[in-house]
Amino acid sequence: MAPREYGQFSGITRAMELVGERWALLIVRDLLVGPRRYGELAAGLPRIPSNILAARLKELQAAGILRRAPRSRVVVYELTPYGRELEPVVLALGAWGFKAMGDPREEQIITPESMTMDLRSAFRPEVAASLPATAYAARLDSAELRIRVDGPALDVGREDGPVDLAFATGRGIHRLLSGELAPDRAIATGVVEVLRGHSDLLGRFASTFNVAA
Amino acid sequence: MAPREYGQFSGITRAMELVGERWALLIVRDLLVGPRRYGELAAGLPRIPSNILAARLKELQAAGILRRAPRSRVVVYELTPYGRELEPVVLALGAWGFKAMGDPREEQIITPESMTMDLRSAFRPEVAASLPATAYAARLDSAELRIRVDGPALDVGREDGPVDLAFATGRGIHRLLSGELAPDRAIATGVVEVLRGHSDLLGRFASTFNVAA
DNA sequence: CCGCATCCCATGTGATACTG
DNA sequence: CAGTATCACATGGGATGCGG
Repeated sequence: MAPREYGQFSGITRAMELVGERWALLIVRDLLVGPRRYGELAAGLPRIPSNILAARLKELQAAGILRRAPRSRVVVYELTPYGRELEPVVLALGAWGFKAMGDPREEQIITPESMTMDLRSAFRPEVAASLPATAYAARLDSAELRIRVDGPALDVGREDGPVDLAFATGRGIHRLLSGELAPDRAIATGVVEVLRGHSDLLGRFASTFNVAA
Repeated sequence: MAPREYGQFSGITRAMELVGERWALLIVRDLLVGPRRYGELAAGLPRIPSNILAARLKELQAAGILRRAPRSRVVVYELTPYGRELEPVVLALGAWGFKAMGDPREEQIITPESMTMDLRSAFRPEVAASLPATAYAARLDSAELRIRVDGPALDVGREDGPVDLAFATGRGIHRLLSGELAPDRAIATGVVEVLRGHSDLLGRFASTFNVAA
């Protein structure tokens, strides 16, 4: 038996052999947001050793999960269709792990990619479908995100456009998403600062994105 | 920063810290079938070192994913409610990994637990809902499973009872579930041997359990 | 500077042996 | 049966080097 295999003939076992190594699913998560260059991946994964990143990229490529694609003089890594099929896995893991997130610690960072996928994990299409289309601009630490909700569809990116509500927050945002902190309390206590738009829209945001059990 | 952490404040990252270690999700998978004793877990996980199993059980217990429960003079391990919430994750991983399963190799084994969860991964409730309730008895290698489908509900276990179709198969069964091998061809080529009941029911089985894209 | 490759050491893993 | 102890080894982490 080859090394690092589990010796079992089963779907979960095979999945763990392909994406169970350390850092692998985090690379997939970031690539689910969009194609990325080597350096962008390294920047988004705090303190991943460069040799490990290089090794994982090769393994994931060999497994048919991602590919190197030339893009106007530089190489980017992008998921293959099979790799993109990991999205339900990553979203389910994100929703589950979200509930076990303690209070943020000083050394923990939030990247645009991690926040984007966390929002996708927390998105409730069935709730959003009954609400008016809304565009949010959210600043988390250093990450700036545009969030457009239109019926059951969600788009998180960095494009410009009109914004109904702009707000800034630190890493306390997870208490808003977990339902632990009510929107008006979040504003009152300064956890969320409304920059533009009516602050009532934060309530709409909190009901659209929620991971409560 | 504590060792083995990813230094990121995100749901997926937190999930990987809790269940990302080697063997952890396979232990969870087996416990999703039901509470198990230490030796049962060891038997179901081919060649897991006993020290690793002991270490993982402690870590998963500390994380609130499983607990040790005394059951009539012996100790069993069982998932907590939070641990059971990993079921969507495990099923999604199983469905994804199933598509990348090559042909079974000699040293790869199938356990009742792995087969049970693979069947759950492949189960299509919306298809089953429109079919008559059916009970199957399936022998895979050494594993013997009772599979009861009743509308959109699935129950895999070892209970007795009337059986509509009993069949035996080796590890080629995954080609049936992936749609690669038609039911009648599976019987004709000996991949599946019908022991009792009408062989047409294997077609119903194949449409009820399927992981094709 | 970006995209890795190399080196070294700490740690986790795996096989085996052992104990209550 | 249910783990613990030990030890060789593979892998991960961090720093550094280096070619394009």
